[in-house]
Amino acid sequence: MDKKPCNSSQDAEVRKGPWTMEEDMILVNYIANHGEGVWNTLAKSAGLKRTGKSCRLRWLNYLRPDVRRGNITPEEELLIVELHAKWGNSRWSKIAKHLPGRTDNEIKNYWRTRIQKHIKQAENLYGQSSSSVVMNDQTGSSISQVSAIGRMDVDPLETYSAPSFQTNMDQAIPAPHLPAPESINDNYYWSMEDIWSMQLFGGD
DNA sequence: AACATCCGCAACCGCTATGCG
DNA sequence: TCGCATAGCGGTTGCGGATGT
Repeated sequence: MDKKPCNSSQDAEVRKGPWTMEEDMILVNYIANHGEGVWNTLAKSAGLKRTGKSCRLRWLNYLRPDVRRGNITPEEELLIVELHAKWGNSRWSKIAKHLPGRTDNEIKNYWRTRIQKHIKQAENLYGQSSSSVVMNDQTGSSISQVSAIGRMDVDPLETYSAPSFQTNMDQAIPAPHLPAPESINDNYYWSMEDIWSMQLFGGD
């Protein structure tokens, strides 16, 4: 699908799929020097064969210097559950605003892959009640309900343990869908610090 | 060791909202 | 006021690693 590298002749027009380090650097460089602007124009001016939409998404979800990745803390998790109970789906960006450095995409993914899974498990074990309670609660008292959800076999905070990859900007993080470390390709293993330091030196 | 299945996440798609001429 | 362009959002997809058999 969208993640396949595009090699056909058409792909010379608009690239899709995973971003390369080179593209990241171009984007970071350009924004560092010119700031964010009209994304379509930015994409063209920077010489990226990407849509403005794609550039914007990459910047917001991955390249922004203030973006924090992975290792969602129990506090953040509880906040997500609370705010989701308040506002429900369709308010990911609103929820993200309460979690500095977190993106709506990350929170959405986290919810769908971790929390929702456990709600479903709870439904199977306890019937419909637990999920409906969490989803409908308007009082912000969902913390206790989280415990109820996670009760099936482990502590909820254990159950929702953070992703395995590192979050800090100063630590190497794998690029999306990168090969295993032992088969690392030069283009696919870099840290955000690398990109930012490179742009500092290489900025025009 | 090989294969199958599951899981997490980056990225795209489609739709709606907003701004501007 | 209307129409177009762009931004922004939520939902969905599918790759690739992890885990299980």
